[in-house]
Amino acid sequence: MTHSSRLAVSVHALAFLAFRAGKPVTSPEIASSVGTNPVVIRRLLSALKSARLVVAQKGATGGFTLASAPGNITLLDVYRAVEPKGEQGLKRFAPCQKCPVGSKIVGVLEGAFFKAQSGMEAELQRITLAEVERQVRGVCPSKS
Amino acid sequence: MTHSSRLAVSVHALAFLAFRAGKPVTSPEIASSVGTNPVVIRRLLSALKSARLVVAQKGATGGFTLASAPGNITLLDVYRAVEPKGEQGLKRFAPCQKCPVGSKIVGVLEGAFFKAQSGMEAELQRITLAEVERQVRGVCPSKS
DNA sequence: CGATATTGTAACCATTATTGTTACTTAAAT
DNA sequence: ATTTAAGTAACAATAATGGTTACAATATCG
Repeated sequence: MTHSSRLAVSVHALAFLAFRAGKPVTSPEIASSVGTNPVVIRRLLSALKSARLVVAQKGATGGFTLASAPGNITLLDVYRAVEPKGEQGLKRFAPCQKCPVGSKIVGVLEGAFFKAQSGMEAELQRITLAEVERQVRGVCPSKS
Repeated sequence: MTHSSRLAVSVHALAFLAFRAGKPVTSPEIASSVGTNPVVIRRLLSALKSARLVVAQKGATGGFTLASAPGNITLLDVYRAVEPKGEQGLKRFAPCQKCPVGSKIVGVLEGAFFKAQSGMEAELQRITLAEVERQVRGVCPSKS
């Protein structure tokens, strides 16, 4: 995982929208619940909007709403929308190319990190916003 | 994953030790292969020593050696030795406790992030230093 | 014993990532 | 027109990361 709180704040914001069940919610309202600045919320939700996870409505009576039912949004969707791409753990890693280890290790690590990332993403994909909402509401998942 | 290169540099260093097959290797030698400063290597290998992954020998003719056979060291061992613990994605996340969403979301996210982390760690555990060494040497894994 | 080589660490700096803030533009409702 | 709210650029504050210098502790070897 990253050590930024972008995923946490984004999921919180989306859960808040789900909680409001379709009514537009403004960035100051979300920011108040998250405990941050409205601009921080607008920045993140701007990315979520690009990923078609939310709809934004400008002007009076405007605000943000979910673009899909909570059951159709996974934490992986959110993760991919707000986290920077690319091999994060290899950014400042440029070993000596003359060394037999250094010349090969980058490719090996790329493979290993891809597997690790995939393992994490598989778990994120299994969690929907509907499940988050259920847990926030304190309701046990249906046993049927 | 994190965006630090601690895991990458550590695995590189350990692969270098494996490559040298038991002979003590000094921090300047490793640093030269990695392309960094010897102190950076000593800092990381100090953590690996605490995790019993390497042995350090001070003084002339000293250096670092692996504490176990490469087949007994997994990338998860390395990850846990050098990456900071704790819920990295929730450090600067302190939502409003008066809000029904804010008061519950932290626990929900802790659960979700734990699953994501576990998925990643399961993959790291499947990769041994022996496998890394094999790939660095350019040898296909035994088909037997 | 003394010289040398090496790890162990503290202290500090530079760079970058992250978050917070101000200010302004654009757009929509009334 | 006025008001409300998203969109975004610009900048500041804080924190993480990595590089560097310096020096103490320790081991080898003549």
